[in-house]
Amino acid sequence: MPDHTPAPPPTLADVAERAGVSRQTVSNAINNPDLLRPETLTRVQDAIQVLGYRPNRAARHLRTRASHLIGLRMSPAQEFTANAAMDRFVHALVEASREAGYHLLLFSGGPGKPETTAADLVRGYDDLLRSTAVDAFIVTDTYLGNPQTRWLTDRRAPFVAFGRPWADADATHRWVDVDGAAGVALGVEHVIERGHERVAWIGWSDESFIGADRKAGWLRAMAAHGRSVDGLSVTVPDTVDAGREASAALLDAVHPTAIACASDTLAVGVLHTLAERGLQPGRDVAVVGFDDSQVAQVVPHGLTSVRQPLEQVAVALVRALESLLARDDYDGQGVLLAPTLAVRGSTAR
Amino acid sequence: MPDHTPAPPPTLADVAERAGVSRQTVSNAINNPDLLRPETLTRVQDAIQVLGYRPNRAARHLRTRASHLIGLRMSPAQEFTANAAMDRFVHALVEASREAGYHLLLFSGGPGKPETTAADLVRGYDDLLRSTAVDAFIVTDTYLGNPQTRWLTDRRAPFVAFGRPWADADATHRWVDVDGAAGVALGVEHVIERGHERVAWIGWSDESFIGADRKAGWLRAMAAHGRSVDGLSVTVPDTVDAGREASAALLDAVHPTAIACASDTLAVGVLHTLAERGLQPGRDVAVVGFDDSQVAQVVPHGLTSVRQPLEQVAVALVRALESLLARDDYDGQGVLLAPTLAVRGSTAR
DNA sequence: CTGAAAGCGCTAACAC
DNA sequence: GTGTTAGCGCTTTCAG
Repeated sequence: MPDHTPAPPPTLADVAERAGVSRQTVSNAINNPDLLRPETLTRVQDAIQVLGYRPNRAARHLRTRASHLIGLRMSPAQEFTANAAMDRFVHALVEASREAGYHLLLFSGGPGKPETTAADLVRGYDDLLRSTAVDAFIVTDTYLGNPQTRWLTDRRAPFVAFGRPWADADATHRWVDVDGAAGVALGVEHVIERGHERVAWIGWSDESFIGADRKAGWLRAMAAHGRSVDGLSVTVPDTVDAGREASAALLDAVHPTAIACASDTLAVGVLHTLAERGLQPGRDVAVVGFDDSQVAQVVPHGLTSVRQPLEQVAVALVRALESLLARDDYDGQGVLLAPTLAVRGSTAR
Repeated sequence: MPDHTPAPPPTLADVAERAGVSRQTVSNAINNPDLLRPETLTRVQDAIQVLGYRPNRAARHLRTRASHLIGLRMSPAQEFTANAAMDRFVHALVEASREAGYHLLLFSGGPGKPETTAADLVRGYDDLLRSTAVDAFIVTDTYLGNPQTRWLTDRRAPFVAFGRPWADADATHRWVDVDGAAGVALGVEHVIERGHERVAWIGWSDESFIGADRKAGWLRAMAAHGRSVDGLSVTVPDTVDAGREASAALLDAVHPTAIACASDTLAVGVLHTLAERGLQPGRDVAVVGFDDSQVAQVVPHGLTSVRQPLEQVAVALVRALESLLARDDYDGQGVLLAPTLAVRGSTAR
């Protein structure tokens, strides 16, 4: 078995000794280089270089009360939904955080597997906060009407949300979100431009704010082109089967030439229906999904889908967090980003 | 703007004062409860409860030289490949770590976007190590023949690898892996049981150890049933198109009744070919994928696929890490876990 | 079983 | 500009 006793990393004192200065001067060389005479600075920097010195994070954290860690809660994986986006998001966040000098600390919910009580939901946050493990949080599941943002606000915990405070008109926290309505409108405009007359909508319940938002994009684009929406809209749960059945019913009842969906999951259901009926996506019926998931990319001919700019979202979140922690004045509470449309075969003619 | 100046969390001293004991006694109540007289213990615990006290991690870390953080490198997202599994893996790891009292610290590669030099590759590890930010690492991309594990070993950094040390016979580090050969054999046995005679294989280059391993499972299962493998095997890059083309060629040349693949990506390509030819997966040609990705689940009738036991992998990794950090004697260097087969429509008759 | 003293590595405040 | 002093909150000796 290998010996896992690495040589203890060099400390400030080691660098100081080597450079022939005091510990404080080394500290200044790192945190306030301007204070040093250039020649001293280079001497210290050389010593740092040679020794491969990096400040001990625990010590720095203890002294400055800043861990340079951002907490992110991983909600239990939901295998069928758009957690593909979560993966892209986490990647983007790691990258954006790194550039700002932060690392991501992942944690999960309460001890019990399924999230039940509100107390369970916030336990992870509470622990990290009380033990001063993180400087701030990035909160992602604001749509559940869950108590996290409220609780964090009351707690005066620094955090930024990915997602608008839909339900809470007097929420004061900062947020970044993607304009789902604009994204769907983009997709609907796209198929209308390609000559489609009757564009149907398969979405989620209006009780879901995100669902209502996305549907609003469809309504807006249809209205902008003077299209009627009578009987063209249907509301279902977010499953492949629901998309399959809903699209079958729509095709029988109102003969749409294009169908926009609130998710790729639903859109895949539509594709199933088309395949069953020998209809070709794009040529016969256009299909637009939402989230640009892996499925959209590998489906035959590809599925046109709204793509969230998660890289931009991550950057905006980290920027908001930085200004929050620096107590900068910050113009505006929320940032709304525009998605793009990944055009593929399902809307080709 | 909300005031983000939370009340400073209570310290050991606050608890001590409230409980009428010394700071040290409170520390003992937490770390060595047996040392306290029962009545003192409850008094201290009550005070902890009332104040909502949690030990300051930075202070504890500084003193004990244990951060209770595990470093995990997020390699740049590869949108088309099996990074769906990565998401599941991270979730499982967060959960397993939490149960062991650890959190996950995410970091990324060097400053440059695409990983280039070996120095870039290990920079993230080096920084974290020198700044004593993490207690250990979990290394995932061991298959690239990349220098990480070697470098970490030389550095005497505690780490556990997800993935066998394929290329390195005298590697001494601990690892956990999934028996890809056994997984593929499971799939091949399954279709053979269902009466398929000619089971073809679409895999990756043998230079990829993982590819060779998975192919070995096919060879083994075929041999076990006295099947010839002549002309039934083909090697391609891991893309949908490659799978589509390879399967078309195989169907023309050797008329397999079943095709097993090294990945879901390749299997989806096979499904495309079947669709183009009006063949029904399962009934006409059986298809088996690998990784049980989201695609396998939403494809029409579903794709039978080998599923890695990532939850078990995560638990085993954390367990290995614990024993490593505790310097326990540990039986065996590696753990090989058996995958399962998620049976769906693509192998139904 | 409990308390007192020391120090982990760093930086903020002040002297020189 | 540079060095000295103190202390962040905790745990590890060592006395009592």
